[in-house]
Amino acid sequence: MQQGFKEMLRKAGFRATPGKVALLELLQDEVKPLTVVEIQKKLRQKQDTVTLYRSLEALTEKNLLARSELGHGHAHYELSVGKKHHHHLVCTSCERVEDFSDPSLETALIKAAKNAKAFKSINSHSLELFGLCARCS
Amino acid sequence: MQQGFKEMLRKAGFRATPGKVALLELLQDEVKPLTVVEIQKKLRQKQDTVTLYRSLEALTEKNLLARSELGHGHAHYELSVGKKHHHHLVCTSCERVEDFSDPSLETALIKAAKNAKAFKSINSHSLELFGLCARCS
DNA sequence: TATTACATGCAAAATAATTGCAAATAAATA
DNA sequence: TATTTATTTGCAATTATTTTGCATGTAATA
Repeated sequence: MQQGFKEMLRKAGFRATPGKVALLELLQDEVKPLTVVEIQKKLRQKQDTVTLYRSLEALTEKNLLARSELGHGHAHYELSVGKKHHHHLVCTSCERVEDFSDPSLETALIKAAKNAKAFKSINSHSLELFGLCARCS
Repeated sequence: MQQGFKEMLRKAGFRATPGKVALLELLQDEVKPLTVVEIQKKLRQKQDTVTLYRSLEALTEKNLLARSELGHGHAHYELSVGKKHHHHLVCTSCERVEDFSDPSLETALIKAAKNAKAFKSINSHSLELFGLCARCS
């Protein structure tokens, strides 16, 4: 898949640097959005914090990554290419995060976006459900 | 309405302090979620920053306020009592925020929440649509 | 291989949020 | 109304998160 990520980066206007490739590979193996600190740990400090922030920002801008705010006071990132569009269930007690998706909800969202007359275009959306996970309740 | 807020605070287990009452009154007059800094300016520095953070946290916990993350890297707060449940349209160019609500979307959301079997209970949700407002596009 | 524009690392700083503790005060009680 | 008590507040300090400037390094291109 390494080759795929390299090509993907170039198509998006980036250089296929080891750092960015490693970042994408790392996120590919994750099932939930990671914080900057979590990503850093998994990369074993091989990348400067500033570089990581800049990469995350740039890749998010080009929609290779998706940023989500889960009410924890810091951003979370996940790979957005090659993944089914989904939303998040967030446990307000332990911060556990699970993905979920719902076809009829998706339909309703697209319809709602079309009705948003105050805006000319809707490019993305984020939806989080907050509650208690099975373990915490 | 001051009396109403005082009672509301006591019912939620708080003291009806001038600070908290002023905070609720301030947010009542707003049509969009405010950041901590914006709230501070409007309160004219009559409250310590720490106290403000603590009040916002506590009132959000009791659902008198609603916190929303709008992709700006910091929290936003608005009054949740006495307001119709709604979501946000966020302009990714100028950061303009508009409310919107959609009954059929709401139905779909509630249904989706019920199907979230991984979680025992869903207490709240937040939905933001990101795009370009009429002025920016 | 040489060139060039993009990417990275380091230092520093800006922004955002939290903690501990003593003093102040709202609410309950006498 | 005076007293008591637990909550709330303010201050100082700290931690966490993100950003900026600039010199150096490196991927892509010719």
